[in-house]
Amino acid sequence: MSRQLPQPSRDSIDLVTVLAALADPVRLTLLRGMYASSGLVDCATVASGVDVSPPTVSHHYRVLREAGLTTTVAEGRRRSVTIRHDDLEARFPGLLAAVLTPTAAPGALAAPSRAAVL
Amino acid sequence: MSRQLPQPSRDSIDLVTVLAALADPVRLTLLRGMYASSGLVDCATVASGVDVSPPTVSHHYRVLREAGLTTTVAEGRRRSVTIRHDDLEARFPGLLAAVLTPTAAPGALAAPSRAAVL
DNA sequence: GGTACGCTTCGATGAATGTCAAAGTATTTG
DNA sequence: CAAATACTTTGACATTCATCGAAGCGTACC
Repeated sequence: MSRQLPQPSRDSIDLVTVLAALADPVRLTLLRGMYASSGLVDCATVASGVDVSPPTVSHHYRVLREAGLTTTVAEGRRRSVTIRHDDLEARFPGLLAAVLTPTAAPGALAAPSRAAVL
Repeated sequence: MSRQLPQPSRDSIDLVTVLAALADPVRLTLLRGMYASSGLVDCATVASGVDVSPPTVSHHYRVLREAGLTTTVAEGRRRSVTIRHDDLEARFPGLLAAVLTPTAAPGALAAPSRAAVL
């Protein structure tokens, strides 16, 4: 069986809480790890990219879930996680893309993209 | 004369720092107060919307400026402030709009999107 | 020069946060 | 049942943060 861990409803997702959840390097790394995949991803796999203890990882997953950024499902003794794309897009259009889209490095510029500003 | 207060260069604007600066109700209110206006806005005018002491307002303006979100210029004993639209758009396209654009209230829904839950 | 004004800095304080070790819970496996 | 596995919760600790009162600083005005 798989049970879904408690999470806020779409309408109760709060912008400040979301931003606070996003404002952490570890959580940003976790989110980037799931951003590409559209479906559920194994928590441990995603967390392999970060270098903190298991309790800390667990803590960060909880913050993400309680902020409304992710959905976590427990399957046996494994956990899988996914970004709540639809809910977040409905509440704060463009936010996830703006934060999670791999930006060109500060120095590295592609073309002096003149039209990009608009 | 008017002098510009120190601020990070465009390339040294850090995403996590920006998100942390955004993750505060008071600062969000201040930013919304300047978001509409395209040019410099009087600090006191913008701050009239928040209910905290002058030292706290000053603190928040500093956080915003040091994060690279705003430019502050001192003119006499007044301060004016403006959002660094261009720099932020260059570094994190769409971020400001996603955060500062007045979203429809949580309850106000466009269509009863039945499929949204999944 | 002296006073009022606008804002900042300093210092303190209470609350929140990130982190980990240790213990706990639930699930799978021998 | 017992042991191992995967993750969480608890407790503690150090750090950061938002806040305000008091004092400081530069500017404007009388």
